[in-house]
Amino acid sequence: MAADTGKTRGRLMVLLALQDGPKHGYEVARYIQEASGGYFSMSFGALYPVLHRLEKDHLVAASWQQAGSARKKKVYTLTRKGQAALRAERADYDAFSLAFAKLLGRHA
Amino acid sequence: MAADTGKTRGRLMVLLALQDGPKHGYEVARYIQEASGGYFSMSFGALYPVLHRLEKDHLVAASWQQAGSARKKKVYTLTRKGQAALRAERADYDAFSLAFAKLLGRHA
DNA sequence: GGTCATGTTTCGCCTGTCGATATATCGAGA
DNA sequence: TCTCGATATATCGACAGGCGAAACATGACC
Repeated sequence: MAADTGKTRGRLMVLLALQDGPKHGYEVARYIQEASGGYFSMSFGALYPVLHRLEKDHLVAASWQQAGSARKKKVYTLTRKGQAALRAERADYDAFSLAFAKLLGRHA
Repeated sequence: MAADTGKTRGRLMVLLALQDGPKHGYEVARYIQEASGGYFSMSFGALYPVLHRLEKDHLVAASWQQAGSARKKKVYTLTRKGQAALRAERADYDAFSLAFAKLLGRHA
């Protein structure tokens, strides 16, 4: 129904980052920052809870990695369910964006 | 700076509604709904607090009206300061929108 | 040894939306 | 007349989610 007035998009951003391939948390943060031309920077206090919720809902799968002498990282992979959720959230954002453009367009 | 991940836009919506001419609360709600093609519907529990904050910050000026036999209405008018805030918020949204498009664009 | 970048996690605070509720008046129709 | 629905403003508690900060740990480099 989209009754909201423009909710937060942290979830979608993380899904987008993961669509580009499996990543661990820190990497997701870097990706979002770089891919947005430095505009967005998701704080860890926002990022990790999102990742955990995503994992709980099985939209991403997590696995600990410790290649060689590196620090252990928790790598997240988008599941099939996650891919579907991503498509849905994209569509949702597109609808939001379009509706907002209408509002803005009145005095373009 | 824009460190956020996509905040809520209720404030901007109200300013946009008022840019179209002075309106009272209920009318602002109707405007937002109609001008967005029915997509957005700001609840009164969200709308009135926004209006009150706007008034407190002198971005809008309020005056009670009671023409003839009509119910009394609190009519809000965009101040000069409010117009400036609107321009700023628009620019802010444009930057957000552009940055988000970059994120989305990776797999357009 | 010190410090920087990497890396995960959790906590309390704050902002803002939601749904419900209260109150009130007007016009239309049964 | 009486009731209902639309108009109209206001406030409340609950809830979601982002923020900054802190804690913790390790590898790399000087």
